[in-house]
Amino acid sequence: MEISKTYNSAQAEETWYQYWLDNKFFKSTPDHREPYTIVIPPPNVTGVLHMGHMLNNTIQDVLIRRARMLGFNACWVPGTDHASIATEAKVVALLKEQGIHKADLTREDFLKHAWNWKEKYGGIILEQLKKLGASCDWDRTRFTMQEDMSEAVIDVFIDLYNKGQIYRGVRMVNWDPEGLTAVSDEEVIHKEAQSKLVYVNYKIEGSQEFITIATTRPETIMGDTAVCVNPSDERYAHLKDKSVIVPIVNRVVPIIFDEYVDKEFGTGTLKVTPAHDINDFNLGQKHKLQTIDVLTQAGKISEAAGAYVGMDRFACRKQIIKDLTEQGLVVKVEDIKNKVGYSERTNSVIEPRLSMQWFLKMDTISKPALDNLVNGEIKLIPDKFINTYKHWMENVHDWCISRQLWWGQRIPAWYDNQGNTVITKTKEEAVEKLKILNDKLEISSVKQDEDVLDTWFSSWLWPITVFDASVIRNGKENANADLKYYYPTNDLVTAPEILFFWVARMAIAGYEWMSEKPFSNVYLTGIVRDKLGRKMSKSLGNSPDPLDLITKYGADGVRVGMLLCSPAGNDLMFDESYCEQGRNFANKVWNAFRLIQGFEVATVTSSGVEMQQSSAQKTAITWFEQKLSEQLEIINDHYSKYRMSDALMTTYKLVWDDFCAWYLEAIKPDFIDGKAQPIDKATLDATINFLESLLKIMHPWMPFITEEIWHLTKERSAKDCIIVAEWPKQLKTLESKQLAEFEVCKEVIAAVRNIRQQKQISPKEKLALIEKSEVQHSYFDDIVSKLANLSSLSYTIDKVEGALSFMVKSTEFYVPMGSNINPEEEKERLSKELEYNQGFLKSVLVKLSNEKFVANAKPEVIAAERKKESDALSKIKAIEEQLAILN
RNA sequence: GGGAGAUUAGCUCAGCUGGUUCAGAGCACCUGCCUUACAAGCAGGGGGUCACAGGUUCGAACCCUGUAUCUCCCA
Repeated sequence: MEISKTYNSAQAEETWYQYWLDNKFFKSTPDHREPYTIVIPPPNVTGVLHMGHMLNNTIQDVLIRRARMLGFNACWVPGTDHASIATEAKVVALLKEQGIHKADLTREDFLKHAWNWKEKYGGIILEQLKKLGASCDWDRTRFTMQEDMSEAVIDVFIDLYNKGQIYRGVRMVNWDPEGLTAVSDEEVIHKEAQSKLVYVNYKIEGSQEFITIATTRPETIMGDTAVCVNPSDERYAHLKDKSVIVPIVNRVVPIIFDEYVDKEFGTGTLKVTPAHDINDFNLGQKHKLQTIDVLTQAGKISEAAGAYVGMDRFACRKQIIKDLTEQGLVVKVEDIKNKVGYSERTNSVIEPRLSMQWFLKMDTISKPALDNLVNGEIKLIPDKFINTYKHWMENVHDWCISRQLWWGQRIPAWYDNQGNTVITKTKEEAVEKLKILNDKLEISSVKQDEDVLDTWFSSWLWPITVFDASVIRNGKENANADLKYYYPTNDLVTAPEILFFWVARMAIAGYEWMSEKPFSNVYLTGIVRDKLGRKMSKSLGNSPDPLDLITKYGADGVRVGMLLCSPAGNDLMFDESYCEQGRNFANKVWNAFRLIQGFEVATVTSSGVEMQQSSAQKTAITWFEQKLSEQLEIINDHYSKYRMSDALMTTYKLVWDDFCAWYLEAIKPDFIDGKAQPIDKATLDATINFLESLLKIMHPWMPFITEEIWHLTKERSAKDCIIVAEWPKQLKTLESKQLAEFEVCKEVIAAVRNIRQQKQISPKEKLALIEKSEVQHSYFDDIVSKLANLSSLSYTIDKVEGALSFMVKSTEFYVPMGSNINPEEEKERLSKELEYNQGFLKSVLVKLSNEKFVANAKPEVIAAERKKESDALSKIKAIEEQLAILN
């Protein structure tokens, strides 16, 4: 069979993914085995696969595939998130293109459009994940707005309300005037902005005197209901009990005194606008001030302002500065830098706004989620994030859970026209309850709250409700078999950005409804950046399309590429060259397989002699058996610490260096007269066994090529696939001496090759090598002879003349050169080496002659220094002797 | 303004309890090879005052104190 020189990734990916699906290898149902569970961080239905998803899901797939091979019942639950704000924005925009305005639609009609949109686009990202090789149990695919999942969210709301944890109140929220919704503190991005600080004179009532206030928001002047100064500020002490007249609207408002005001900032006076600033709001509460909301929901000046009505907030700011200047009230305008909040979703400037919202009290409910992270019950990887987490959880604010949107779970609050509110799942129940409060209730007046719940208020249940959505109302003791079996899940892989949005809240929900953590380990990936360190984003256009990368480098290549550069919790500077490295590695593996597959087994040699396993082959096999086991232990250890790129790199070097460069070269049959010699069966079998073990170790990283080769090595039954093969086991004991000896043997080979390079001797020309040693035999001599292409390897106790020499450890080697030697060159080289070793010896002697060192250092350390000393001495002696011969 | 972290080779990163596994890896680079598995390769090689300045110690990339630069989080 002719096998391509390069690996064809596209074909293998197509074939094997379908094969895995057909054979239901991703499927998990509870059984007697121990479960290993991951729930996917559900991507937004608005999303298309980006590099962040690639990284995140590759890691999950590696973990799940390895767990499957280790014999766990591995279950990876996929799904998507409805993403209220983002999706609603998309749908609104799409409708707008079609000339339809949301405002003209009923809620029901709009939701129809939204569901259509979700059906059409919501599954794209999951299809893309399949290209990556994601081995999710697709039968379990969930969506956060599925009927039962949504019902669970409502159950949770009702449960918390009944527990007294949910309340409704007027609060200052972060209002997005474009999205027309409140957003949480975490969804506000503060950016530095160049602003104008305007100094405006307010007239003191009943006096000719003015007081100058400084403000960056003159457009809110109409909402001023006080002016505040610091009580310790002597400049304004005489204004006690006075009032000022607010310009434009000529409103008389009191001067109040409060420590809050910074005497140093501006003029040390503050105009107080309780409706438009959180601090002013607090001052207003404290001093019982009037609250005048001068902005509409869309950020325009409202009727209540009494001036500039209908004007946009930013246009008004300019206009007011102009008008006040004309009235001679502006003292000066300064440029200052300040932080302005922007909506993460729409990028419009956030407007602090008073509004009626639903809140969840966070103080007590979040306690277990804090304690169990601090005590290590839930582990963060890397653990440096604990500090950040702790800091947040200790200063947690009540969670504003209502959103002024339609796409999402509608708040189950019902109102009558008498101001009564009840919380029930259905209108019928609401009517029953309202009747008790209001005996004249007209059913037609019963209205449900218009708002929906924050998306995170549904996704915090994800690790629970993907398995059993009814558990909230049934109670955890009545959980279904899935939930009992799979919960708590094992690992969660996500981005540090959503540590609080999502991870912390899942922990809260887990303890609240399951009395148990939702996951044991949280692996935090970094942000994928370009090589200039910029975050990859659509708007910058610096993100490659992951699917293009897969076409170009193969899914395995891209997976390897991503993980080669992804230390846990640190951002990764992605560059396509990593994918190239991944592809090259796949190709290397492919060619190793081609070599092995091309071996011809024979019982007799071409000359008719019985086929024997050579000594080089035999020792290579025993050595690699050790090496494989040694490295496997290291790889397992890396996995246990979630050091993914280290586990990968160890695998990479084991395959490329140890297996391909050393083992295969050592056992490869010679060519005689241009013809490859056959190989004996024992060597071939051992080699195929090694290859299979290596394929298994590689499989989590490179699922496709390993499955492909697995099936090419021999005929296999339908279910005999590497995806379900058993993870290799280590040897019981390691011969570390043998492993160390081989390292020495590599050095000898490298030294001979180095001589060839320097002396321009062809690798084909055989050389003799003489070791200055009394030992007549070293374990790996045959391998040295083969890989260094030696004509002979002999021993002597005497100096050899007319030879080039080198030292490995403290043993001297000679390569006889006859007259081919240049004594001057040799002398120079040896002198340099001598100088180096003398310097080295000196530094060792300094240490050893230091009494304090000898007195304080550990015995092993001192012994090591003594060894250095003696080694250096013998090296120096050898070099000097060699120089003497040349002279 | 408050907090957390980082700074090691051209790049991306390891480096655990201070001491021959202490200065390492991969990539990139340089030199020579189209050697019958692989040029997506083989062989060999050169790169670092471990950000800077002090200190502790017999001994510091590692511990302490400053300084600089960068990143992130919070206000």
